[in-house]
Amino acid sequence: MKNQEVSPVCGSCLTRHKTVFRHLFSEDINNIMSEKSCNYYKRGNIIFSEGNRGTGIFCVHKGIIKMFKTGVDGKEQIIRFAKPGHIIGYRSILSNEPACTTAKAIEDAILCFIPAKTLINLVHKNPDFSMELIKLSCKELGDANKFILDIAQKSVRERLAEVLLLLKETFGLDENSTLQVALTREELANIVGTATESVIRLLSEFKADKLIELNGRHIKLLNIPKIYKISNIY
Amino acid sequence: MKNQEVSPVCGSCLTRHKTVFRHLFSEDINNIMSEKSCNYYKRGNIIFSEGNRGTGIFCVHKGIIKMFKTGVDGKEQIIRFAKPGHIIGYRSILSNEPACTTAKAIEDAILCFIPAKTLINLVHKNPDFSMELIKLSCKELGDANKFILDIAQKSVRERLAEVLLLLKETFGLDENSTLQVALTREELANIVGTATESVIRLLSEFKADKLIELNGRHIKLLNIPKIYKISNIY
DNA sequence: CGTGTGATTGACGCCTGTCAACGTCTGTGG
DNA sequence: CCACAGACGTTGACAGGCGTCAATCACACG
Repeated sequence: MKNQEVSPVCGSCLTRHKTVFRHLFSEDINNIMSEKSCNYYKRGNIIFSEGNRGTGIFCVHKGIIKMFKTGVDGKEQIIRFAKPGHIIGYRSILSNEPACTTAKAIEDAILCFIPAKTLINLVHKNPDFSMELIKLSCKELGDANKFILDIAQKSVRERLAEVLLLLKETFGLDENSTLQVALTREELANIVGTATESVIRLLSEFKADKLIELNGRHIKLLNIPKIYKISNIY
Repeated sequence: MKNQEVSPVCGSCLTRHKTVFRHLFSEDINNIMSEKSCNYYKRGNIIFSEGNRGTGIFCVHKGIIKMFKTGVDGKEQIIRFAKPGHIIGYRSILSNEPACTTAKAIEDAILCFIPAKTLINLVHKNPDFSMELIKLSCKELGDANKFILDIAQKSVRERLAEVLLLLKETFGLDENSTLQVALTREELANIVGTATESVIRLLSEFKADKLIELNGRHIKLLNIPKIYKISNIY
């Protein structure tokens, strides 16, 4: 399902300044360029699967990737999203464990693949790059810890409001206050950690309360302060 | 509440081979030795608090530390435990964010304090040490992701069984099959992510089903395979 | 136009949190 | 040595949030 693509040129990649590669000198960049490859993934394609050992990491050039774990009954739990400039698959490579999540494109996507060896070499050679990786994983760890608290203690209603705000922060709003990402009700439920029907019912309530407006998978945020209040973010 | 202690000598520290410092050469070890300090904490003492900016990291020499976040209503959610050989507080130092958890001794403890500067210098100087830190944070990130899945999808009953097994893995059993850690019912609830009363009721059920034996805060595991089955660990 | 996926709504009931009362134990101070 | 306070553990009653099941609708696609 992957089609080989013309590789974006790292040196002139517009998303690079947002990545862990932002502080690399041209020598290291050229090195990555010569060893990476690039692939196109259609919406729904899987980039890698939970339980497998990866052979490298992926840098998102275009599109949106959802990262999820699968529960005993087959239900997905979305852990996070990756968008252009983000790298995925690094956790399993660096900790030398099988992947703990599955990565799937929810929009047509282009990803650059960087072999594990290239990455490891870079860690040993460039302390600033190591520091970037450390910061990245520590940042994600902080987010995960916060997520644990929320799921453990907040109601589904609070969490749904919080997820709407999270999506706003991550993907932004268009000129019409509409979230720039289109998720199915089931995917929303799989972020919040609840049943699809619960999400549908709560979205209807939010709509009745004039907090949001629904147009298929497009959600318009009408009253952000009120949504904040419901989400109970301190 | 802290009393200055005679610092354990890192070079001959019996727990060092279990820490991120295990591959350091004597030069770096001596450097740490000369810049660290050491403190004694009584049961219940707080080592650092959520929201504060730390000035260094702590290496647990003796005792057990619980790391928790506090919810909007004041209820704690325990994220993990630290025991001898573990380091704590590194996430906030390395990601340059305020601490996302509070660390509290649940047993009398001795901790060595290593200033942030010492740690950062080491990262820049020693790629193997960087790699250890990366592995550590990636490992914790994997654990956190798994925890998210569990809390989001499993029942309280399943999670409690899983927590009993987790405590067994982390702290071990004595010759009498009893968990080598004594937690209050409330603390158990704060790991599982439920109400204290729920934990008490479920423990009583487990006891009635001859899975465990209760003796105050000491829990004896009678039928580990059955507990595994209940926990639904794949 | 049939088929399949996703969205919606209603009914139902159980898991689980909350509240309250009471028992137990330990350490403290008179 | 005893009384008492305070923390912790236990049990019961109760209700409501939320998951599950089932039926129906909407819509896109081959």
